[in-house]
Amino acid sequence: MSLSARELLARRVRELRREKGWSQEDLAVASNLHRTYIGTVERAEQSITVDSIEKLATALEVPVAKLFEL
Amino acid sequence: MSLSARELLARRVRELRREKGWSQEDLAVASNLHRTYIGTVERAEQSITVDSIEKLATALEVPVAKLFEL
DNA sequence: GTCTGTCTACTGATAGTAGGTCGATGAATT
DNA sequence: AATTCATCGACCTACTATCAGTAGACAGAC
Repeated sequence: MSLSARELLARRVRELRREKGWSQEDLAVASNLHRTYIGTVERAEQSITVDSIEKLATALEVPVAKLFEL
Repeated sequence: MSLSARELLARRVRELRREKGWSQEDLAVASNLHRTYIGTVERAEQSITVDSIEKLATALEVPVAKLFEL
């Protein structure tokens, strides 16, 4: 079975966040998104928009494409 | 100057659609999105969600990451 | 006892659908 | 070469579904 784009993104965000040793709240502050919202994204519960995806990529210091690579 | 993720996506979708020789309506049918919506995405007027991005990638037969590579 | 992640509940903003008009373009067809 | 004719994409209005974002609470880990 293959992962949906939403699930792939969720996994990559959690991975990259942990690589930085950040809590969800740390990432929330760095990306200018809300604390609880980061949680829902990492659980693939919401279909995040491209603008928010970009905020995460910027905070995590990776190109957007990297958030969709396994 | 660098393109926003939204603008980058807009450009790539238009490029890939034209490579297939498709009209906006052709892509709309193939991706199960609305005709007028494809237009707004290609003009970078809206912040499309990851679920819809996946629909476009599937229709265009490319991995999602390819929609964010120049 | 602070930090972290998850949950519920809520509101305002916007993603996405639907159907229409318009101008530009290009290809016949006469 | 001017006039149908069709296609395409931009743009418009109106509507519904869902996402963005806030807030407060709770359990477990450390």
